[in-house]
Amino acid sequence: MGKSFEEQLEIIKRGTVEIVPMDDLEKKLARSIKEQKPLKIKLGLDPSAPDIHLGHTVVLQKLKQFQDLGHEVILLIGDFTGRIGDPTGKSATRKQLTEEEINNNGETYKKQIFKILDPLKTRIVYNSHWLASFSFEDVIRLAAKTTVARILERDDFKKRYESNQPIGIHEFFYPLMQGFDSVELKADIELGGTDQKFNLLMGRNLQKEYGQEGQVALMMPILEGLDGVQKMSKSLGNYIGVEDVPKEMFGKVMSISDDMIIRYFTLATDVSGEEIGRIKKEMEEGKNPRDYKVLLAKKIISQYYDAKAADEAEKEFIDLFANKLIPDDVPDIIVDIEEDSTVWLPKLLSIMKLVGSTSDGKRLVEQGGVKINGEKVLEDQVSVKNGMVIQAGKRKFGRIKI
RNA sequence: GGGGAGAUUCCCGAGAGGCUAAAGGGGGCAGACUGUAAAUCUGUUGUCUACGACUUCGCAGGUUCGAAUCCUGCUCUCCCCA
Repeated sequence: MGKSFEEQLEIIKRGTVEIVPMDDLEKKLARSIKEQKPLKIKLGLDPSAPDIHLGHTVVLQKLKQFQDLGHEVILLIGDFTGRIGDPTGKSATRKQLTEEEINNNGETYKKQIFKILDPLKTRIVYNSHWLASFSFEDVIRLAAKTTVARILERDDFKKRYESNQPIGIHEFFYPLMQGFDSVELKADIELGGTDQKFNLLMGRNLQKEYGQEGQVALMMPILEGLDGVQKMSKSLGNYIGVEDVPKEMFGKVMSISDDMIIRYFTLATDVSGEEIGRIKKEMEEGKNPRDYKVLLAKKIISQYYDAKAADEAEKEFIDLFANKLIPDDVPDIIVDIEEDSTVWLPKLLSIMKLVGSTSDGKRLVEQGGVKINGEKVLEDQVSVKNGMVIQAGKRKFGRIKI
């Protein structure tokens, strides 16, 4: 632990939205240095969606910094809380995950998370280890530590309550369980997105209720998804996964709006502040934002793959969109049709699963969204040839294999 | 326990016996434009063996030539009172 108090504090604060309360952080940090005792940094993860995307990495990168400073990082997999589901308003109780699913998801998590974190310095725990054995009495005792009014302060509960949406009692337990995890782990700091504020502070309160020192809540910004508005999430389909193939990452980055470029650089890459400042200035001076988006895409790909993969992805993208070429890795789709026989194109598209239904295919053909071997098709009867490349819309391709 | 309101297509939300595959908005998809996007404009948005047929308005029955619309029962949600 070589860094001084000031240096550490500077690194910890960088990029955060809010740290509550700041003086507790300073106190804990000073003590940690004095006693040569690392701080316990907790991050909770939801086990039901084991695909880490760029949104998660914002927090993970912060964890990495803590690791580099010599603190103890604890990843908490909320396999027990996952049975409830964080009350975002949509889902009610989730299906209980089997042990096998939990293990699988855990493995997937590790694989993805260790693209960022150091596996040797990361402790992984599952909250079912202590929550599963709670007796009803334990539950009551835990529940007695807070009040309904207090829980209803939480934004999404409040909204649901005010707009007459149902709220299950069990959902109230989500923050309580998450908070109890902090008690169990004796966490010094818990990280999370700004949307986790309530939960993080609940942990702090509960720790105090249980006679411990309260944890510090450290909030990172929430990265917006590809739409630039809603938070990046798998369920909204607006995410870039760390396991996405380079080509896909490239395409996705290129589809973000120009306004998001700087934000993505800031939150999703390790590009320095000065560099980002320079990019911002150049764009304001009229340089084409597209080129910076390319840079961003390559940067991100390099982080999760390497520079070579980034170059290849770029080339392919340019061929596909700028030169409008057919990509060379068009998937073969086996169809059970005679060579040279004439088929109704919408049906063919549907068989090839390039569209959702024949009706859908019919529309697409009518709108001029279908190309065969690069030529726009206007009539809906086609003669099938082996090796024919069919393009439906901008991105969907398939090569016919008889 | 009592009283009231409600459930419509991916989402929100109109419709109150035939003109309703169901207004409008959002979202999605496609086309044009472009700097790749965004914005904008246009089209489209249940399914199919496709100028016709079939399925869809919480679930199950019923009335009617005809029901998302009327009746009965059920399920779920919200509000008010206790």
